[in-house]
Amino acid sequence: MVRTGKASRRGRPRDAELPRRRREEILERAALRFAEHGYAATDVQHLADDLGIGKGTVYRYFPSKRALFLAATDRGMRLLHERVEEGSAGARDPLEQVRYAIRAYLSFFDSHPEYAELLIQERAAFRDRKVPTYFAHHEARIGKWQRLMQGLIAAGRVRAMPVERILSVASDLLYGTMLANHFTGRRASFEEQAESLLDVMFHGILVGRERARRGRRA
Amino acid sequence: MVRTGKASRRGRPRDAELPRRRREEILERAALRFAEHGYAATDVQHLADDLGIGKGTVYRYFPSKRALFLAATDRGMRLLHERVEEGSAGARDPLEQVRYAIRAYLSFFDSHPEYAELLIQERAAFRDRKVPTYFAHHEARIGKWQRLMQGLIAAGRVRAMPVERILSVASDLLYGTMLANHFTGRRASFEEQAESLLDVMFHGILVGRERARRGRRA
Amino acid sequence: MVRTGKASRRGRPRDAELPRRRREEILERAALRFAEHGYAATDVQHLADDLGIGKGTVYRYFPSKRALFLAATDRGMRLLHERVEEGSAGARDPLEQVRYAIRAYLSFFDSHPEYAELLIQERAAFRDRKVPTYFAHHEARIGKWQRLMQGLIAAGRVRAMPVERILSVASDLLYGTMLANHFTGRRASFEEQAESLLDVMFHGILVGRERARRGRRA
Amino acid sequence: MVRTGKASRRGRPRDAELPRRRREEILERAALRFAEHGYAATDVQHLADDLGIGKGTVYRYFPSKRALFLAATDRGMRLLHERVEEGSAGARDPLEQVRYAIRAYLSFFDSHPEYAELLIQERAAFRDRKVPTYFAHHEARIGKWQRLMQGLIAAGRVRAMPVERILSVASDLLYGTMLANHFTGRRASFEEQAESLLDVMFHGILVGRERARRGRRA
DNA sequence: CATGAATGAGTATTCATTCAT
DNA sequence: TATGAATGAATACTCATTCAT
Repeated sequence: MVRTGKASRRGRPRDAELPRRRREEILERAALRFAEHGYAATDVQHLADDLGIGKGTVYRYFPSKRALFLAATDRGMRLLHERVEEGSAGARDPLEQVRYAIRAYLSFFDSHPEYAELLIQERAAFRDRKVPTYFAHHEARIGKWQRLMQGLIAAGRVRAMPVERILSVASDLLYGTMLANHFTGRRASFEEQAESLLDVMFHGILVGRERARRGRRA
Repeated sequence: MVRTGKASRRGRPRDAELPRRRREEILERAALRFAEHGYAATDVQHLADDLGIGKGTVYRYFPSKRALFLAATDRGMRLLHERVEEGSAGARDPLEQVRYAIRAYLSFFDSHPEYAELLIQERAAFRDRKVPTYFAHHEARIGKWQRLMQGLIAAGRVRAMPVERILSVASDLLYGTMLANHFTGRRASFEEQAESLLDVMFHGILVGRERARRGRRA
Repeated sequence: MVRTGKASRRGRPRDAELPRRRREEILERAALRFAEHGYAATDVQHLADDLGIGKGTVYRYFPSKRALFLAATDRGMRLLHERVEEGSAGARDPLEQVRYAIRAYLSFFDSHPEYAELLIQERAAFRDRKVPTYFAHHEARIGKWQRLMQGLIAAGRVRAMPVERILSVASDLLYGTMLANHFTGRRASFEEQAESLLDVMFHGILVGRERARRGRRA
Repeated sequence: MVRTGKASRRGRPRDAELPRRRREEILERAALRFAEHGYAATDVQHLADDLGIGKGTVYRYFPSKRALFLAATDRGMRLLHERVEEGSAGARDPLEQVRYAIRAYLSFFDSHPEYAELLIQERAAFRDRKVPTYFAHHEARIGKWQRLMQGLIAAGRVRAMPVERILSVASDLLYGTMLANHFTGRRASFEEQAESLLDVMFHGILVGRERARRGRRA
């Protein structure tokens, strides 16, 4: 109590990190609860109980349940892209970068299925949002992969075709795989799944002769 | 008085067709409203007003809001599969059947985006359902396509690879495309999309030389 | 259809009794259902199903659920008083008439507990009724017993005391016994109960010496 | 800052007395409203308006309308028994204790007719309850009076007869009197009623000669 | 800063009654 | 006369948010 005035750096150091950590704790727990019970059925009171803090405290960190949910979802998407970046960073060859990115994507949702759930809950609860969090992040990241594909086409390694086609097919395939995994409880390892995807994406399913025949037609 | 014909016994006779027609009307309108407002925000009263019938009448046909929703979703999936059957029935060549089925699938959701929405709403509102309606129908229909693919492989037109791989990739790609279309408001025509999908699925994105190189590696 | 006009006594004899019988059937079944489920929880539809008739038919016999309930209750009270009359009619001696009346009363509710229940339901559901059915009937019948008691006092067999006192105590005792039996599921035979009541009512519980002592005081 | 006294830790401190008082207030008002309108017709919203609090606040204190009703009824029975205890405690002589207990019982319902109504409402609304509140309390209190009667018989002041007989007759008489008072709007003062009951209970209605005659028979 | 008591808007469902046939 | 399809009024309870302490 003494010297409260001048005590600047001395005395009990305000833990400037505490708020940040608590915020993260809340978001992490919220993601799990929202995913487990759904948005509407998740009670802020119960979340607070879970965290061992007061309900009012949750509201000190987030202005509303909605904001809390969206922050949790957004955090999930940031984590996803960090993992994907890390994954693809390991490879030098562009095609290998693609491969590792896909593995990282599937791996992330494999270990964090709650974020798949949040994407669905978001859509169902907030019909008004113009751009769902997932696609907002997607848009922000897609440019890098467009350039990468462009390079591969220029290098004559990937067929000359619109990069948008490649990327939209790949994106939709990943998105569909992730959701279907979540909804059906599929058990295949993410490594196998990644190889399946890549096999079809890279080589197609037709044999050479059939490709040639159709090529003439198309 | 004798021989009244379809002589109803006592009391108000029933028009055996009316219930069927009214049921369909309710389901169709319900699908649109549930898709527009979301499950929770859809008031049965408003739906009834929309239809120009009493709320109690809705409950005569469906025991609960939940049952009504699920029936509407199920009807949507039945319509989807009818369209897909019709679409693929037009072609003789198996690969063309695949092509037409995919076009029909995308076309259906293009003209009935409400059913894409219902699939999401279902998941969000009924976390307890073991198998989502979409995948229940999917399971029931997949066998036909497995046999078709098997045939194509046997005929040497499709590469020798697990049919499960082909079908799961194709299914997830369609599912992801459909949802992404719905969520992002994509404008591409379903015909173009079908061709994009098929192009990648059938031929892969790599050039022959790259395929060969990777083939050696893999 | 021919001769409908003049066909008076000839032709198919209209069963003038049918409506009366059906009315009784409805009342009897209604009493049981109202007693079993309570007034509010008794569904007219279920009652009709029970009887194998249409719901509208019930409404042809009784203008409302309320009227049906009250008619069923009223019928019960009429049956009660018939039994009591029959019971007491067997004895010549007035005190024995009292005894048999009490036995008949308890016997009736023993075999028809549903009417005890209806009395409660009536009160709970129809707060507005000025005089409950039970007490309306009671009022109409009490005169006879007043005269009987008057005679017994005049004959010097019953103590000189206000007959109202005797009758209100006796009435309340019977009423309380009947309800308590119903609510607590008491198992004593109605014969024993009648004897217990009469023993106390007739002789009091005090020994002669104590009566004398208190008599001086009172 | 030090020694804040009852130093509440963090957050809004609670007035430990307030909840208790508010609970009582709610129960008292609820008893009156439930009695006035009946259980079903009593709207929790109106009760809250009456009390000048929010509906949600009522639900903070009682988990359901049913629980609120039962708590109000239970409180009434506790009040009843307190009055009876107080009443009988004033007398030394056991017979006088009986007399004062009966006066207190009738007096209580005379000033609190709402509790007579609650007993009826309880039965009508909660058919499922195994033991109605009234009889549950009754059971818990009856032992004392059994011992008292036993003593009076042993002392030769009350006739040798089963104490159960005495107590069940007395109980049913009180119960019937209380309910009949309530249902018929009887106006007699509770003092007079008590004397009437006791006169009959203690002395019986027969004259000595008749008692003797019947005694020989019975 | 943290807390949790207080609030009140919002909604699915039942069932008595009507009346066309 | 008998029926049952259609109707719509009526009501408990939850939970996000606020704000006094």
